[in-house]
Amino acid sequence: MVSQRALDVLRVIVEDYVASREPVGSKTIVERHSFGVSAATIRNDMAALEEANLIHAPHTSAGRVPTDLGYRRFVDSLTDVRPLTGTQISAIQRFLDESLDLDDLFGRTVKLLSNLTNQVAMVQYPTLSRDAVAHVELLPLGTHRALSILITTSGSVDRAVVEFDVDIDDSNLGSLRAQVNSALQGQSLGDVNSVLTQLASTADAKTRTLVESLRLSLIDQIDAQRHDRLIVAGTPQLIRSEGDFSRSLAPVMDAIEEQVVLLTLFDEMRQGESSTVRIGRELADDLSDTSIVSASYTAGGGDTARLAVLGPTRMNYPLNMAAVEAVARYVSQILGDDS
Amino acid sequence: MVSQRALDVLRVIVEDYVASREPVGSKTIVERHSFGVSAATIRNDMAALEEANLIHAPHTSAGRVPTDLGYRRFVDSLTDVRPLTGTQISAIQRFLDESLDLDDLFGRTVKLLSNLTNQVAMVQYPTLSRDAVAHVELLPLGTHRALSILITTSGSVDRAVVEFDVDIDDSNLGSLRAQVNSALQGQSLGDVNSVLTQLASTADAKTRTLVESLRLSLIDQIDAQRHDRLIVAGTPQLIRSEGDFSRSLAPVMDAIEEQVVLLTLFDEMRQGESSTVRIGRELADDLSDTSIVSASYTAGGGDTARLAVLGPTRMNYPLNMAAVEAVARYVSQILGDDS
DNA sequence: AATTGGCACTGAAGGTTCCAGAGTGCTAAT
DNA sequence: ATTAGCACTCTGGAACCTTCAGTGCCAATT
Repeated sequence: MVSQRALDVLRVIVEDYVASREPVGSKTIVERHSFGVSAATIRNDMAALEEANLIHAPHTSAGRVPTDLGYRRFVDSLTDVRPLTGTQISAIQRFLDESLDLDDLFGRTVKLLSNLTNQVAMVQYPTLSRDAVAHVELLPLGTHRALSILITTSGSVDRAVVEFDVDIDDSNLGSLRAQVNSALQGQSLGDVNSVLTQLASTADAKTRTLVESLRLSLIDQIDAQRHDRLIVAGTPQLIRSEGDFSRSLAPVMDAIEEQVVLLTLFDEMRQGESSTVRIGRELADDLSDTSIVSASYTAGGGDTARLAVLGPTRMNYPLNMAAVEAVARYVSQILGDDS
Repeated sequence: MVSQRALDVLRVIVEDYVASREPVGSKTIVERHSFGVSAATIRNDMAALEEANLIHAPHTSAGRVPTDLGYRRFVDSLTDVRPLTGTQISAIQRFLDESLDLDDLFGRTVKLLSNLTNQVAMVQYPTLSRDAVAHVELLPLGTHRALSILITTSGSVDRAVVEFDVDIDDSNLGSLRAQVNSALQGQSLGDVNSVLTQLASTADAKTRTLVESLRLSLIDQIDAQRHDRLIVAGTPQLIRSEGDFSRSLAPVMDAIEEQVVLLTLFDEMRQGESSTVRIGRELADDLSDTSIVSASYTAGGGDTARLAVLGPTRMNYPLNMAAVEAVARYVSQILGDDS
């Protein structure tokens, strides 16, 4: 049975261990915190915690260290995420307000988060379904392919290659571009599909097949769109906290470079609005010493994506949660303003 | 005085040390290579090499390790860079030929280089002065600013924010967009300046100031353009060769993340056509254990930029030089083909 | 003059032993 | 349920030794 006091003990173990990097023992606990009981009592509680697999002793005679489960319990017990200080918040605001387009905003966001938390920071590109088409550019690529570049009103730019069933020349492409643009300009991304279907039905045969190919390519592009990209900053921080990883950092860096695993994880977390924490093996087997704290932000029309920090399980969860939430809030705010 | 044989000794010291990670001693040298002389003689040569600051003993009774200068001498003495094997080359070609636009090509290039060499790989974006304007998109950003997006025929996309002196509305922007596009489409980037100056001179007063603002922004954009970006892959490799760095990897990762230092170095190297090597402190004081092997590639009309691999000074220079050169050659070829 | 065998010397790496200290678990007393 | 007391365990560091790879130097040889 894990008493309430035992849980308090767990809390100070996590806090002290995160602060000192040292396993914490019963004696240090009674010295540094006023539990009003003796070390022996604390030891009994620790035995219970160990029984419940919340803490763990590296060896017989060292203090205790939280397990993944211990961190989990600690994080779940944080009811109120203490917000950042006023100066920090206004700094965030000032810094992010200066940003110009999406890429710039996200670039600033990751840097900011990384500096705030001293961890690796990541932002996932949002899908912007409320976003509308500003321009579609088509560039020839051999005789039956073209590069399509989709520019949206939010300033995002996306490329794809379109394969045509038939041969094309510059004038085909020019007229296709003109027709498609006049049909699509100002249309929301969600409507691209129907508008192009409509256009295809009224066009002559040759144009129809071209429009069809382009349509398929564009909706793929819009679908898969940005959700599959991650902006990352602060990888050097990983090196600085290398001591907190029992094994090599290589798998962690692989995950960051590959992005796929992380994006999948983000998708799994897709619901919560306040911060979500994934600890150690909850992430993946080869990310055993790694934790991710993430929050979702909204990019205008109900579309959400996530931003996160990644670091050792032995991280300052309250701080990171506060930072991630604050930044997510302001990013949402900025993206909501200029719609 | 450093005899010819002493230089041969230097060569095998570098080779063996790179292969084994172990300081190499006189005895191992006579065992593994047929110099036809005794260990004592080798020792005399090594004394000369040490005198000349080409090798260095970590401690009294260990073998020798090349100094930065030793590596330099070794690299300079490589006359013929042994090319890659035929299968490697055709693999490179096949892999790169599949790429679709610039970004894709560079993405593939860094991955390829990183796999080939097991080092961090980087590609510097080229300036594409021969490249031409495909489209200029303008998106409103408040009452006196706009986001301009420049698409070129090579498929590259660049953004900038234009500040206008006067207030604008959507119709201003629309007509500006129309005029600018009809004037610029198909013009080479180098001609943008004169074409817009020309356009400004024939337009009415209000349009003139708008065109002027846009012109200044665009030429800035074209100037500064891509040279200031670096595509990077393979950072995890750095961790894997961590043992080769005497100090922390943090400064190295900082340099990679910041990019500025590296880009400056690239600019300094801007001349050579075959591979250029920078070793240890030749790079920067806090990159003492790091080397960069780079080569320039041409992106069509005489514009050049660089690609490179970065790793510990204790790296396989011949291999890396061959890889960098081969890849640079094929990238140049691809960029030359579809002009 | 260059090369060589011989040899004493050096310093690192690794193993052993010892000690101190931190922390535990258990037990008996409160 | 809590506690003081105590024996026990394990780590980390210091001190020490031995081994060994590799050196520098010297005198002898070619």
